[in-house]
Amino acid sequence: MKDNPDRLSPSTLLARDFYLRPTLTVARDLLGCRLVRLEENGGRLSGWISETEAYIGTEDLACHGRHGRTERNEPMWGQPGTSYVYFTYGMHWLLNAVTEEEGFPAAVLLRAVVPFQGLEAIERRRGQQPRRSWTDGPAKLCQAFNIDGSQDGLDLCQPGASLQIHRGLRVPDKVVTHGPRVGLNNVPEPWRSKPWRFLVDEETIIRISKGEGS
DNA sequence: AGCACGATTAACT
DNA sequence: GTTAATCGTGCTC
Repeated sequence: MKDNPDRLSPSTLLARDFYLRPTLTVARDLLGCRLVRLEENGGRLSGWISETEAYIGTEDLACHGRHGRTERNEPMWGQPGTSYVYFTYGMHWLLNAVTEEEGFPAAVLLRAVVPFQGLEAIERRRGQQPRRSWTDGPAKLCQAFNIDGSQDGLDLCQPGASLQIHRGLRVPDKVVTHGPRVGLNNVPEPWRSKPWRFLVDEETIIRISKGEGS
């Protein structure tokens, strides 16, 4: 029996154990999962996750955990399955899912999704740009899904949460590419070149979603 | 208190 | 390919 996307079933909601694994594994496995945003007004947005990056611990000099526990990065030290939403460049919000054991600062940055539900609301926020560019960047998807600091530190595993991630499309290894993380201009090696970015083509996601009849 | 810079984006040459 | 926008954060003095 197929998962019904409109049910938002608790059985498809990713459980805490999903996030309580090595961050690279979680980053890979989040590809094809469905990011769901429930707005205050009752609207629902969702999209297939198509790009992620892993940030792992205090040794990783690209990770916000590198300075130890601070007010901003506090959610990274919390239980796996927590949201970490932070503000950067004076204007952009970025969304992460916290991974691994509580007390270990690690998370997966959600860099892109392929819109699935709530196209009208997404267009309202991103319609001034070409459709291709509505949700193909970490700050773009936050703008499209109306995600900001009010969504920081939430439990993504709680049924009914305003932010959730559900099991979704099956994404085989052969369509996954990986490479260095983006935007780490001032980060020293070896961290700068760690191939901790995971990516699936939008076209491939669309093809898979049609094949699965979702 | 001051400062350099950022897990980015959009516009421009 | 290059660059302005725009301000919170964490570091240095």
